[in-house]
Amino acid sequence: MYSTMDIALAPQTLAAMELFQGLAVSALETIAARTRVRRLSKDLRIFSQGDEEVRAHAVIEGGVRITQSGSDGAQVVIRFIGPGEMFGTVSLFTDGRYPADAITLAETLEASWSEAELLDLIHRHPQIGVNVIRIIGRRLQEVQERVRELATQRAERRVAHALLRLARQAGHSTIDGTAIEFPLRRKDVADISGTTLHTASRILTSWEKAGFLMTRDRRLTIRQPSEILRISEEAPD
Amino acid sequence: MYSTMDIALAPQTLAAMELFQGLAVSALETIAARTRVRRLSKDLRIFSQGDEEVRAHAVIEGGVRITQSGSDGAQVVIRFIGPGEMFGTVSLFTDGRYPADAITLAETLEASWSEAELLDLIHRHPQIGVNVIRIIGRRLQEVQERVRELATQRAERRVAHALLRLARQAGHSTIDGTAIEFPLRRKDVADISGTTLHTASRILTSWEKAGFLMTRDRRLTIRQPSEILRISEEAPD
DNA sequence: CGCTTCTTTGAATTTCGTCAAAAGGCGTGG
DNA sequence: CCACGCCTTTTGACGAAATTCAAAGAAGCG
Repeated sequence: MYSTMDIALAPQTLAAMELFQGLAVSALETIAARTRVRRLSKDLRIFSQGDEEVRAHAVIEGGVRITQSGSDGAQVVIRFIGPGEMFGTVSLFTDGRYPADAITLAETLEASWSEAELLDLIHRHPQIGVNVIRIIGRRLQEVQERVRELATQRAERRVAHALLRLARQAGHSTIDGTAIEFPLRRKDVADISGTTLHTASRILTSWEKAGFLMTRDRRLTIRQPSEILRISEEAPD
Repeated sequence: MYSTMDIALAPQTLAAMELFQGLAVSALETIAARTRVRRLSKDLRIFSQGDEEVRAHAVIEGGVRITQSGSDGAQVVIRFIGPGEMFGTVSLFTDGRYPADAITLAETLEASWSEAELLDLIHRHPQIGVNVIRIIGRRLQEVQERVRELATQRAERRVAHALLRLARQAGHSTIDGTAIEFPLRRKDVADISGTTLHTASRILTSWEKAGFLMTRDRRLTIRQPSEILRISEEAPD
């Protein structure tokens, strides 16, 4: 399942996180000592929707899928979390229960802090609070854009937007184009684009045939970003 | 258009806002003195998507419609803002430009603070920062729920959910049932439910005929919440 | 009272989800 | 090492919900 305790956490690892931007090295060292770090295997559930023992989390290496399910069982991917990003933190401030599920996409190195620890840190380093506002403010804007897309755009455009967002968030350049860090099944793409597995499969396959992207071992590489971009901006007719 | 300056702002008006929860009366008095209050006519544009002179706003009386438009012109209603709620605040912390348009739904009394003022207030009263996190954290969760609904539910259920959310947010009890504070056109309901004017009209009209709700002078009153709730939870088939 | 804006309603079109089934991949265990 | 089973992906056919197109009423405003 996971190993913990013995994993050393360098202050510069924390410095790379937006959550701790603008803090002095001495502060980072203190925080590092108070951080729980775990190495998690693939497909491990970190928390479940409704859980009441909330902690603030961040990914150091690997990736996490955040999904939300309704009472009817239908689910969507809220977000994929890549290296350096925090997750599960909002619930500390709202109702103290996670609003979604978190599952590792691959082997992942995860940092976390208890509610009391994070609140104490914010108290002692108010900059962290401002960072939290900036991070969740940006996410709020992103989700609002998704709402607009879901309400007004067709499936193909939404998939294109989803891919571009993922590339921006967790893409790195390779010889073949921009590769997305973590492995994604067709179903993942469907759930983040707000469509079905079948529609997502049809669209991605057609793009592969056109040479716009390639999938190898669940990892997507965008070979012709300009084409994906064109589709994402295409007029409705 | 609007009148300003001469409008007195009572500290208890601020105390009723979640943004200023937990502050001492002396602090509220100081804040009141630094608040710009304006009385705005109906259909007035408070700010536009992309504007760079950002302020933090709140509604005292009346209502505001927050809409977002894409480059293709399609628009959605992000949210309706009722009495006591803040709006336009997130952009202070992110990129310093409003991500949406704000238009008054009716004659409205609006409070606002400049960027420098709000940041200074947060600095002096860190509780305000925590309140901001809680408010936008809750909104983030709400928008994420809307994403799930848009991705998985049919139009009728989405309209039902939208109405229930509005009733919870800005409803008050009357002899006929729960009335929503501000006037809503069919198009508003459509744009918040993620459907078209036509579909929204058909659905609302059918509910009126069934006696579940009534519209008078653009204001919706839910007469049988249990029926709307039933529809919002109805199985897909 | 005329004009603009909003609402209702009908009919045609279309996208997309649903149903169905086969093929491909990967790991496990015999 | 091969075979079996499970998960994922692909692909086709069909149907239905909703958008689009079109147009007439209704209501509010100057």
